Amino acid sequence: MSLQPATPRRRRNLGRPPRTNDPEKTRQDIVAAATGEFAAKGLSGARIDEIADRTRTSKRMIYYYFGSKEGLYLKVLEEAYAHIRHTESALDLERLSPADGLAQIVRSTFDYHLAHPDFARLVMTENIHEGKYLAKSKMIQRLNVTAIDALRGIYERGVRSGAFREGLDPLDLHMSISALCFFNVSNRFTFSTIFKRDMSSPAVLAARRRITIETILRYVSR
Amino acid sequence: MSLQPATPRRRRNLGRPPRTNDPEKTRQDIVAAATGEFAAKGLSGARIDEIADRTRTSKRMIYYYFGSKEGLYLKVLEEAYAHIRHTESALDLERLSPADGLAQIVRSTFDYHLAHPDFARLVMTENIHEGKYLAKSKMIQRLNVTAIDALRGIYERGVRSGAFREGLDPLDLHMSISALCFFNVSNRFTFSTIFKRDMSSPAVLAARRRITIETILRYVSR
DNA sequence: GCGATAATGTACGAAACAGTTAGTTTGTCA
DNA sequence: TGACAAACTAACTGTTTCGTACATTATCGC
Repeated sequence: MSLQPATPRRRRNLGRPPRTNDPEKTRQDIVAAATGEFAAKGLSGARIDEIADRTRTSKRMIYYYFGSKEGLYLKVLEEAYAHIRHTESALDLERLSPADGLAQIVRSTFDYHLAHPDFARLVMTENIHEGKYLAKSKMIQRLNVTAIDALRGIYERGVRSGAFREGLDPLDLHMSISALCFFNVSNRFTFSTIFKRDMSSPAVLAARRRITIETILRYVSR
Repeated sequence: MSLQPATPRRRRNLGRPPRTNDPEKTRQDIVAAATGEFAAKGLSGARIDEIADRTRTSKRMIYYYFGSKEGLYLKVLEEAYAHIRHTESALDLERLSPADGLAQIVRSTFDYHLAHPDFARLVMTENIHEGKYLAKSKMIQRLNVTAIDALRGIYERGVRSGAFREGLDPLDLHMSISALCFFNVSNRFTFSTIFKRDMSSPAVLAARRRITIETILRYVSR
């Protein structure tokens, strides 16, 4: 996990001649390959040999760094959550009106899911497994706390300004936003098949984005 | 050369009650067991031997009736969809006002997902596989046509009566309803873990049901 | 009551797969 | 430079698991 050796010693070789041993890069390489494989096939469907083939390294290294298939899976899941949370916190909402700020939160959530379908797929897989791997993660406990702070802030500002009605729970709001954004990605294949609507078409997605924003804004409006 | 083995082993039906052939019941027994297994573990995670153990019959029968693991999986998926569509069409909406009728559609969709979590889990699994099995199903093509007729009917009635605004697409409405109802089941484990809100508690679910109905009604209202 | 065929039981083969053994190469620092 | 640890490789192993071969039993039309 750490970028430094376990025993903190002076390092002499500050000139950085090219090294072929590059553990951090190897780890990242493995996690990237594993993310694609687990997202595509789920935990049971993913193949360690397949992941190894996609990397520049070997299967042995996967066990060297991650211990087991499940260890690797948990790492992949943690990094996926870390990434979306990091993106969420990067929004600059202070300068926007409550309504515009909320719209911006919804829009960026919508677009994130669209741009990173692997995230939704991993979350689906984790829920198939009843969240038992995520429950083991220490890291997740730290991330969650601030996850809805931005949303709470904008909602409370909207209530004070009179734009939003009182008495709503920001967490419920977050759940509704997530639900609407998640579905477009998570269920796009079955939905496209059953209703003959191509869920990847830009026109359809633009309409869904608009409808999603409108749905949320109407819900909080007076 | 004798036509029979030297010792013609005649296996008697030792201690067993006489067999009664009941293929239809056997099929249903297998599908029921397979539904639980596939919903719990996905397509790759499910074990044919495990399914066989859960039935009153043997693995041999699974292959006899369904040909392969994937054949059985598709059958399970088809029956799950047939079941929810059947439930949807059983609503009697004519006697309700447009707003009450729409609320009733949302409520019953919400409650169906809650009562049949296996459905959402199977749909998640199928989407992990990019809908390739569902796409093969002949049966699904027939079911879909009427799937949103009730919703379209009530929406158009609401527009005529002035209760709902014009210009909305019933399929978009259906998508929003599905998204909000699906999420409570599909993502309940990860959501509960991250936000420390028990998504199976009756109080939480009652609130979600109310919020979901309200969200949809506010969206269609003038 | 007989022959055809549908249904079922048992045991096993072959392939796939997670994880390991046994060893080699590379980098650091005394 | 040499000792030691970290980084890495290739081939192997034991088990799991889908699917099948072969044998047997029930049902039904005639």
